[in-house]
Amino acid sequence: MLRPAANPARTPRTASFVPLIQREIERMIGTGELTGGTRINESTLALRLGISRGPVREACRALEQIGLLRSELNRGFFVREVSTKEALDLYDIRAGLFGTAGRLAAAIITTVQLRGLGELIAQMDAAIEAPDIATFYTLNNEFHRQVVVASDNDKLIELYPLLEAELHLFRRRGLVLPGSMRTSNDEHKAILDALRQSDGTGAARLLERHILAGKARFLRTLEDDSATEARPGPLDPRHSRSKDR
Amino acid sequence: MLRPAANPARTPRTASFVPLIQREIERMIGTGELTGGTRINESTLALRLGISRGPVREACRALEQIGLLRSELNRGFFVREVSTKEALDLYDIRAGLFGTAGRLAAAIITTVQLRGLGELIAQMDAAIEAPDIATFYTLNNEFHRQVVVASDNDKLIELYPLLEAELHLFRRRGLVLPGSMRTSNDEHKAILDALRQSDGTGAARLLERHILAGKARFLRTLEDDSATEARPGPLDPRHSRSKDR
DNA sequence: GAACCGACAACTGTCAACAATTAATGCCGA
DNA sequence: TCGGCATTAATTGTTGACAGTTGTCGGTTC
Repeated sequence: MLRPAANPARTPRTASFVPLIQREIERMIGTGELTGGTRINESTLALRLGISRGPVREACRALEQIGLLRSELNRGFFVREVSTKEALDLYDIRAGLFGTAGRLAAAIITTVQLRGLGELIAQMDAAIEAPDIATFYTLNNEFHRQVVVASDNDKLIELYPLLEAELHLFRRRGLVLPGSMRTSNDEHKAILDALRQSDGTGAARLLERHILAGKARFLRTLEDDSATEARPGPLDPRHSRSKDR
Repeated sequence: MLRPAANPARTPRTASFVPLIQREIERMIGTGELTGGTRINESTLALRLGISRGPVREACRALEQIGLLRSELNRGFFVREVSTKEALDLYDIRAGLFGTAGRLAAAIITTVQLRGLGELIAQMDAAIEAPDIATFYTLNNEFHRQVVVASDNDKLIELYPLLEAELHLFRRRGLVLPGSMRTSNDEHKAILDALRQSDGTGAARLLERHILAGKARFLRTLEDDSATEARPGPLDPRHSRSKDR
């Protein structure tokens, strides 16, 4: 039985269930335990967490607002499915925000932060040589995160990961093309240079293009798939109620 | 007594209360009926809307996620107060997103949409001559909205107004300086030109600067106030629990 | 007069229950 | 055997209630 603060005996209200449940559902989506389109069974989830449906519903409402769940009247909450159009839209937004983050960061980034980014780039080079795609993926994420953090814009720091999480709801995962790692890290180096020289507009342009390059790769994988997959076409059946259970 | 779908007799579940309540609270914040820092009394609000606390809490959770409310353990939900830093951060994000919207819009905007923007500019010119600050304010908002809509990026269309709403939670409202209207509309004209010529990067730059000009004006009013107001300084008491009730 | 203290009221966080609705099951006939 | 149709089971949206916490008010002490 879950208790707000670990397990301190009996119902002292030192924390609310809602954030815990919210994070738990986020985790389940992140790990793929809950996949796009699947229904959230409130009672089952509540039972599994040892609580009642009230807090579960509140957490789901919050996640709906984030864009990880969607609700349907009298049918409850579902893990959202992100269409191709939406995924491409998200790339564009991320590109813009990432550029903004870079412009802001360039003016105020500290030498410590710059050194941190440099180390990440070196580690990524090592991961490329290995080659170790998994750690490259992690390091790459961390690099992006640190750039955003360097902007010192709290709202941006909050917003950017939400967009990334939403993008992860697109049906396919692990879109890192092995061949792209080297060029990607070259872009990182150029970005770091611009930040070092406090070149805000340069950093912004590079960061934006960095994400748009990712979008282009994403588009290429889409085309490859649709060529292989017997062309789902505009009436892609994936958008039907397949996984509603 | 409020009913999900207007008033069709008796508890047919054709709509959920939650979105209604959410919009109602948003409205109350928008009109200033609820002002920053005030506490949301769940029972009172539920009683006033003729429903129970459950849906009210769900709506509050959603609004918390948007950033219009904040929650405090065992004390409930409060209308958020946006600090000066946060307001400035929001300007930066809006600038970036608005620029992105323009870049996207430039490539796909229709002649009908361009004509709509042109008409708004003309109407704003008229409002400046009057001078009618209120209608200028409305028209200006509509211009911004239409640019974002022209981007055809649904997530952006959803996100941008949320940031604007959050910015409205800053303690002062009505920040339109009469003198700035003319230069602001000149910027609109330049933006429209760029969009007409499908000049994405130009439109992006102009739109970004347009918002940043607003940020600069905002900063100037801040400095004016702090000069008049006996300098609140870094220990601004406004951040205390003044309005908790 | 101001700080402290304790009872009381107000309110939040959570739960269990109920009616409305949707999904599942089994029965029936063709 | 397979597709409708009624019946049953599951599930949601909402409610009212309860325990725990915060806030209030008067009295008391220094």
